[in-house]
Amino acid sequence: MKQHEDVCSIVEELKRLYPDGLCSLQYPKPYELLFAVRLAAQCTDERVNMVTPALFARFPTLESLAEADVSEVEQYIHSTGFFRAKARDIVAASRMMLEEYGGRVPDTMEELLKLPGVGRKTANLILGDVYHTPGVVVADTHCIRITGRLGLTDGTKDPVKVEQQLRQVLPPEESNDFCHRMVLHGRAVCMARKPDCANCTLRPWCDFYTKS
DNA sequence: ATCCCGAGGG
DNA sequence: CCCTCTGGAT
Repeated sequence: MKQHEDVCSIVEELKRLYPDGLCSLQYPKPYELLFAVRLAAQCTDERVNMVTPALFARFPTLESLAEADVSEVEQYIHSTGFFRAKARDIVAASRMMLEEYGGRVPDTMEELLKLPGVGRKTANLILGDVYHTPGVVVADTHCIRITGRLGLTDGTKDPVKVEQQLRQVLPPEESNDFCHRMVLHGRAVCMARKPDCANCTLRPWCDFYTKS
């Protein structure tokens, strides 16, 4: 599929392109990051960052979110889309974290997935960014698309398969940052509709460019 | 019409 | 595997 040397070149070039600013969703409290990621479903991070300041000012603690009126939460997050499900999940997950996890965000995939509205993508992001778990792969839409184009995966869109395939080629201590760089690269250069290959320095190692 | 750092349910 | 949930941007 892909030579180890090529993978290293891709990893190093991405580090050069995106040395820092690894996550555009940055929140002081783990549960705030969790809910920001939930809100980011089918919505840009930019828009999420527009609604969260007011939301977390109105509901400044996990307890206040657990007791919140769902319809009031809906108003704060309306513009992020899917607002009914998201609001319901935020309140329900707050209650579960208080009642079953001592008011903390869980640190295992199994427990994270029990929280309403938390799927693999959100769980992996928490495991990587909050708990710094080695070998975490966040297979979101950008990661799946770009690694598929590069040829780091076989082109599958199944997130679990992408996770597995990337874990086999990426150094465990690099995988989380690599995924964040996929997001940055996906927004700036390797867009879904019209990838800007002319301005992409990953060209030498990219199947999508080389074979088209 | 298609996409945005998805998740849940059938 | 499929579908639905939803608003906003391009």
